[in-house]
Amino acid sequence: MNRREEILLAALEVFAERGYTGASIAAVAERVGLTQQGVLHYFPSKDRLLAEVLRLRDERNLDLITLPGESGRITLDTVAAIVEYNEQRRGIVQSFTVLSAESVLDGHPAAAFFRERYGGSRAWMTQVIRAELGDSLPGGVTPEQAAPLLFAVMDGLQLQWLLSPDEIDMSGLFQAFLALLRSGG
Amino acid sequence: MNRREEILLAALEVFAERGYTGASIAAVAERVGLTQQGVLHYFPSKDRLLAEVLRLRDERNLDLITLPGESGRITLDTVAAIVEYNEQRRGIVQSFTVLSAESVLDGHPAAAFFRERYGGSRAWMTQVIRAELGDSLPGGVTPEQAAPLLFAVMDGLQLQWLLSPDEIDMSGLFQAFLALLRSGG
DNA sequence: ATTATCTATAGATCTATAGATAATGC
DNA sequence: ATTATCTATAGATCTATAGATAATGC
Repeated sequence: MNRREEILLAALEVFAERGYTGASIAAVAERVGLTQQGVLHYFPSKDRLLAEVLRLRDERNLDLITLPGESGRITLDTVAAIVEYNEQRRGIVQSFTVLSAESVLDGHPAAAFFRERYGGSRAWMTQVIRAELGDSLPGGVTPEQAAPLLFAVMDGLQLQWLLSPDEIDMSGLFQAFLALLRSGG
Repeated sequence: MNRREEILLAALEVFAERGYTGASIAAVAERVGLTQQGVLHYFPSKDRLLAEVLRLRDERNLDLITLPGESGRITLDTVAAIVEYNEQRRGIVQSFTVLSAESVLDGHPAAAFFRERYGGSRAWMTQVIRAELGDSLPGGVTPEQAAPLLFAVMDGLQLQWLLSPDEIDMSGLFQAFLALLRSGG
């Protein structure tokens, strides 16, 4: 119905399949039955198209985090549920894996987005971990350390899972990591 | 001296800066003072150039793992030392982060390479962990689970570190993860 | 009037092949 | 003879701009 949104969904698909650098505006256009110039009417450049795709996707993910708990309270189990859900949406996972890695390249248009996203995520995850497990985790690890580790595990597992879905039980392995965090007294 | 090797080093640099998809043979050629066709004399296609870059790089990394211990025995501290060393070679880390993520794309020429590399790495890392920490880790985690988690942590930390080197103490965080693994009785 | 699309097109690239020429090794 | 490079070039793309035309909203 909404052309803009239709284009954003198609763009996410194409980015998932070819990455940002490898994707062409024409491929996105074809998927929604427009010409390349038709797409550029809604998004003035490829950079802007990417920026809006990421913004929309983040919004939707935020819904994911907020909805299931109802209470609005995020716990480690909420995060585990998201990892489990992610096993059902390979395309989304693939697009984020590829786009986030691409964003480390010099002058990439999504660099700021991912830098800020990780910074913010580490901050609230630190809170979640402290609220749930206290100030001191096994091995003398702090919540400030556990937060980036948790996202590292999520991202790293996604990569291995995308390459070998039959070998990698992403959700089970994430639970194993949580078990490590919780293993103290 | 060796033209082939000179080209491989330049190619790794260019891949680190632009990714595989974004890199051009001409950019590699320019860096070694050849024309694009000069490079294609040594490597018949871009795919093959990538394949050989990865092969060479893996060889060098293997030296890294074998040398420092002298005994040939790899331990978790050997791995921690590699993470620390990686903080000194951003370009290499960046190229692997980008290329491995790109490899999950449909029909990417490096897919088999990374799939096999991770499979093999998980196998020997499982052995290393079992030899050092026994069959049962904190939280009931097994060595078979800890191995993919360890590589996930390495890869995920690299991504966050590449985006925010000042915020992320990659080596310290990897040590924190090892502390979690070792925190049992 | 404004919005949605299209055709036409400029201006860059890119990969890869063909074939010439120069240098080196036997 | 073989190896190292180069020029020339085919054949695809790609992004983005300019400007036309059709449809919709006031």
